[in-house]
Amino acid sequence: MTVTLKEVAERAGVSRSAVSRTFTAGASVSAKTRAKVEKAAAELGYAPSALASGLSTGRTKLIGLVSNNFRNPLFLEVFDLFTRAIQDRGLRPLLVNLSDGTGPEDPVRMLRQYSVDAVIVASSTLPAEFALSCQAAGLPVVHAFGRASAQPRVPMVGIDNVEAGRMAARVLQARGYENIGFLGGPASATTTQDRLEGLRQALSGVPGVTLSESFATAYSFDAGEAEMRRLLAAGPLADAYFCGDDVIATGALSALRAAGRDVPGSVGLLGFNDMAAAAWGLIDLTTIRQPLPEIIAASVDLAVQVAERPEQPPEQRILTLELVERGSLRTIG
Amino acid sequence: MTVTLKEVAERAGVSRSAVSRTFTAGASVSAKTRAKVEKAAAELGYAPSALASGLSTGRTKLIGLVSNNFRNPLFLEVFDLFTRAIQDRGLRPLLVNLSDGTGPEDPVRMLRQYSVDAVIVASSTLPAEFALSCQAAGLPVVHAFGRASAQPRVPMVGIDNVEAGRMAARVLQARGYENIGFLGGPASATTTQDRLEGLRQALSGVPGVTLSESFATAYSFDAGEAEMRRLLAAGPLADAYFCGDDVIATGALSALRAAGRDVPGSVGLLGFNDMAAAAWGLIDLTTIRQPLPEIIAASVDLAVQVAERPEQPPEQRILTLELVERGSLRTIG
DNA sequence: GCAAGCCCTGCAAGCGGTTGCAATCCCGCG
DNA sequence: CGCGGGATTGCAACCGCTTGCAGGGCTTGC
Repeated sequence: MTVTLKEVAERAGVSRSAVSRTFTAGASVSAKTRAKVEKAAAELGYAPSALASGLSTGRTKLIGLVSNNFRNPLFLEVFDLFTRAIQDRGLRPLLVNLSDGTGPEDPVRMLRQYSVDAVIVASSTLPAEFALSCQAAGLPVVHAFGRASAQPRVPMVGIDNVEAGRMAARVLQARGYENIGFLGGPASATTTQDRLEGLRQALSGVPGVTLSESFATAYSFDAGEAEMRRLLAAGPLADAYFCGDDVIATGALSALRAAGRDVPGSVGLLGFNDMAAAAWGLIDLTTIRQPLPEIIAASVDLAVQVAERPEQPPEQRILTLELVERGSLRTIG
Repeated sequence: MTVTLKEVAERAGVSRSAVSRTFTAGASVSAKTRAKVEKAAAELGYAPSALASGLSTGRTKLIGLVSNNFRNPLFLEVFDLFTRAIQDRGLRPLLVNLSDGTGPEDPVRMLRQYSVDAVIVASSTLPAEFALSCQAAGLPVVHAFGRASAQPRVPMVGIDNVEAGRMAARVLQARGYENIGFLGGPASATTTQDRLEGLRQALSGVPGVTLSESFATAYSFDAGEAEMRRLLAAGPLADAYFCGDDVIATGALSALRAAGRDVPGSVGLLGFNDMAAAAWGLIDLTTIRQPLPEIIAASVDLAVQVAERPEQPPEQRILTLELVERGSLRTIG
């Protein structure tokens, strides 16, 4: 069923090297030989084995794409963009689902076994530790949606979450909100910590402005809804909440509507990420957008770069955020 | 950086075959040799190269996972389940994003190049043609979410969409709806055709019941919203709509609410799929559930089966649907 | 104590490509 | 027409692992 180099060589009346060379870019083959080979290859339906070539060249064109965010709607967009970006460069994504939260050993071993050219860790909730394990195992790695750092140990592409917090503060202040609430994701997540930090920086000492803090137990609709329900039961709400994530914001919105509170009439909601559903009329969330296409393009760029020159010091690319105006914040102070 | 069989063999003081054998299940190795090899392997951090072993055995443990549904929220769940199911059997998913709708040649060639053990086509909108191309290229294939057929040419796991239409009819009739609307996906999709067919079968000739038909241009929120807007503008609505998909239903819901029409007070909505967001309080969609975990488990099962015995006649597994009661249909006729 | 048989083990030939090296080819030039 | 040199080409070794085959060691039965 499978046709090999040898058969093509025989049919074309040349050596196996000649065939190999016509299929490797930049190798020296005469036009005549190339033509003969291409003809024979086409007739036989030959396609070089990626396994064999990977074995001898050491490059497989396989990119390990690792994530544990298989619940957050944003990540469908992320996977779409990643798989396309990877494919568009002639590479293929080997997907690793880390949801069950076992240690890094198994996945890393398997990525080594398949000799992936690089691995991209796409997750904001996975600890830096995983990427470091890859690195320790000699796998070129880039962390997409990772934590910004002054001294990055792993190549990283993402946003500055502290700045995100500051930005949220500016947005809410500009709308004249004074009692501002933070409805973050899990307090253990660095994204949560950083965004809160930014919010505090920008708000502390501002006269007349208060900041209250609460945390959903996960980046999920249910967790957002539950936390907002708790806040509703606990007492007076803030005027507006900066939510850890659009999906948390959506849960909060659901709880608010169920309690008969109007958004943005009674309380404002500011999301984060700009997932596709945030634009749905039912939800219509004003939110801070992460530049997904840019983050992903940069991650793949960096991954091939790092695959080619692993010894380079880890580069970090921080992309900028953008406010997406919709209907969950009042427009004027 | 990479440690090979040879090095382990030398360190353990045995032949390369011995090492290979201790790593292949069911090979004949004495306990003593095995112990020596395992010790040496552990000390060296050895992991057998999947490439090399794939090259000699002809099996790579790679499963091509092909889809073009990177927009429908349901598919995030699908990918989650597939990747886990595949991983849990010691296989790895090589993801192929077919969104840009080019022909099957390129993807099929690349799947052959990587010698995937089998390919799973996960899509209800991809024509049967793609799976057939795989088959023609000698790749064991199973179509998940495909079209049921009396004479399947490709192994298939999914549901009976005609039965789905009948089921929708039963549900809506039981609620006493008389003017029933079909708000399908694109008329060109076989899923749309089949469900409509079932609806017609069950409703035709029933006294006092009418059926109106309309089609969204895609399985998407925007298309559902646009189509419902059109219906609102066009004249009197049906009493209840069976929607092509939850995301279409959500779009329709959005249009209805925007027009001040209450659901289910003024019009009923019946979705399809039971995507995660259908349970969100804001949406709260009564819907017909596809048994995702079962479909996916069966697909992976079938894929390994087909990889082992490619010559078997194509098997088809049709799973059963289930109504999920929520709040978008009135409860009593 | 001896032969039959079973269990292990190592050898060596692959699996399908790649690539350094040396031989060969072909061109232009004098 | 002969020569120098760059462009092609083929050879053969290798990438890392698997496996049929044959030989050696040991157990078992008589």
